[in-house]
Amino acid sequence: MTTQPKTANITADDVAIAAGVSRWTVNRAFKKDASISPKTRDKVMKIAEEMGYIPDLRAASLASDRSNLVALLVDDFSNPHKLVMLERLTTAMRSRGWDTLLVNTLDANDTAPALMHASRRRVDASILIGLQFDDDVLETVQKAHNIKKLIIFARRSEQENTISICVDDRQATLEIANYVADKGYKKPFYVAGPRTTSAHLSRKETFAEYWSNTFGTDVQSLAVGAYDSILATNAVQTRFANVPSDGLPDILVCENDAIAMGAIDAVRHHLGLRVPEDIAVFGFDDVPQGASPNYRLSTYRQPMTDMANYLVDVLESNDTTNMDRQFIGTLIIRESA
Amino acid sequence: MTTQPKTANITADDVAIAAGVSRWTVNRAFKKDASISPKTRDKVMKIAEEMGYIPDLRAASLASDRSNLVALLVDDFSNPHKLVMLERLTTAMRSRGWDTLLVNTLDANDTAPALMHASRRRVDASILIGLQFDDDVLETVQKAHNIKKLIIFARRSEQENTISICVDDRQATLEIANYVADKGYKKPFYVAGPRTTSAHLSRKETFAEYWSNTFGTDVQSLAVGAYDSILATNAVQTRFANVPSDGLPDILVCENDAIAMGAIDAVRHHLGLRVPEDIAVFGFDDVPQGASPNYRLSTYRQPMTDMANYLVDVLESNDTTNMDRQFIGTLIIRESA
DNA sequence: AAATATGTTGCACGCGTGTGCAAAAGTCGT
DNA sequence: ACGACTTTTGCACACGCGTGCAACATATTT
Repeated sequence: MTTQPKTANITADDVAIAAGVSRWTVNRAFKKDASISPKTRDKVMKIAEEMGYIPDLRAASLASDRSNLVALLVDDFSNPHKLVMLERLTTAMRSRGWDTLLVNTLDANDTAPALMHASRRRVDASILIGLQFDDDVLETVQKAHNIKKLIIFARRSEQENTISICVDDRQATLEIANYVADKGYKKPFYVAGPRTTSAHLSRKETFAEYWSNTFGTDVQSLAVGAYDSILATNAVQTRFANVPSDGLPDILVCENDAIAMGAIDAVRHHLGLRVPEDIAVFGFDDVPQGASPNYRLSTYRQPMTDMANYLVDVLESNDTTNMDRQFIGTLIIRESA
Repeated sequence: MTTQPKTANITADDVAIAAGVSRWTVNRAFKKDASISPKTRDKVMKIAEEMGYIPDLRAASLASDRSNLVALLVDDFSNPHKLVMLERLTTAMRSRGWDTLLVNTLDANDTAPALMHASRRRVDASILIGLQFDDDVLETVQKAHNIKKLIIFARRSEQENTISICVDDRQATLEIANYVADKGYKKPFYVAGPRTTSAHLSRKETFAEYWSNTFGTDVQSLAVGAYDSILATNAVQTRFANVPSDGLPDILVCENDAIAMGAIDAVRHHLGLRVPEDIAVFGFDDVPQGASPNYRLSTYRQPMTDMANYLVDVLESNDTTNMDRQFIGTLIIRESA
């Protein structure tokens, strides 16, 4: 970059003078539903364009106490589903005038600092997307800082003063369990993700409950340390490496696709078995990679676009009491189960 | 969310009064290298903490003309490598005090509007990460708006007034070509991504040039419409579906891993051949998924962390002429080639 | 103890815009 | 052409903090 032509930043005042109107009229021209005549707006916009004027949102935000900025805290970049979420959220938000401050939560203890940091930019809301935020942390954070809106996305939270937008986990899990039972699987095994101290019933527990109620048998399970395929592969491999074939499950029901794909890899490449003939696998999320002919993963799709749009509704509403909402997704059946 | 306790926003003035110092001293306490005695700083910080004071970066930015905000424009969320980049970039930036404004470039024509939109927040720099930004667009954008720093990340650009931070494509491709030749492959085929109007030699051209110079034979190729595995699978399948086996290549050299993984799927599941015995596959980027036992993808790793750190160096430097830089990565050899 | 160096604190002014209201200009019917 | 509307425009004040310098306080030297 060479030096700019020393153009002392152009303000609305400059444009106003050039256009022969007041500064306020200039800013009105840029404001969507402002009361201004089309004629003057055109004139102002044209001159503004020529002069290269761009309204300063810092000043606007300072004066209006609304930033139109939303912090998006992400704590786990290894799950490809995050990319889908990011895409859907940013699309929905930007198309409706909301900007995204992407905050990488470095580790589990960084949630509070990260949230506080975002507050320095006076974000209108903070969105938590990811699962390491357990309810304890939220409580602490919520008390300490005056967060305007705290939205938990794609995860259930019972926390007070928090808006949770997610899929109905219970319903989803029951649909999956139903499918698994209908297809005649007898020995399901649940592969869960990292334990969170969330208050509500986890997918694993819902599944186990259903199975126990229906067949009177317990469902065994294991927990992977993170939503990461490689870790899942290792976990599944070590868990079943020395298990005789009649002790193996006939289906691995996984908490999400990242784990499910890792599980498939383990079944095929470490246990030397076939999917789904020997062991079937079921996922959750419907990540694009799951559609690959390698995986053909049966899974459950969350209505991400609807959820993202609803999130913007929440951003735009003033009274956000009771705006928690659970969405219903759809079973995606491919060949893995 | 219930209504907050109507706490009219706490400012430095409030803290100053409570602490018996001037407002400026309060802000100094929050400023890293400010000239302030440890004693007063502690006192101020303690009171600020109690009162829940959080400095307002909008006002700070307005007054200082430095926002410490960087726009990150992303135009393609289907390539899992983006997730890696996002993670590395945000980690490097946040750890050194830079915030990220994530802007989803809705389509190819949205680059200019997106950049302009970011300017409204007076970002200190804009980073382009993704390949749909061709040089024509950049030129237009550059002229129209007073962008402070325009950084092209992970892609070469010859554009004036632009800082390009990327891997040395030529060197990388030559390393790959060398490896392919050394291993005795005779009939390589190049699977490229979408064509960009970039001025410099593409990876495909470099590879073809090497092959032609070394063996005197041309390298055939095909271009996939996007860096997307599914599209790549389809493209490879249709290209080779009716080709007799002696007309098939012995290795597919791919422009990146997303395409390479799609190519592997096509070879195995549509052409019914083995990787690498019948057709080998080579990638680029080293995405985590490539390490899966399903793919065991041989590829080229870009030094993302170094590149991200260097990017922050650029953010922090005043004179950014001649800061273009090309990094050297490393060949990652697994079983796919 | 005075003189000098060093560290610490206070302040006038400016950064660029929104809010709510009042004044001015335009519209319409008769 | 007049009154009663409606639309459009202008404005005082506020938003919260940084800059650069001057004043003040404390530590160091002679």
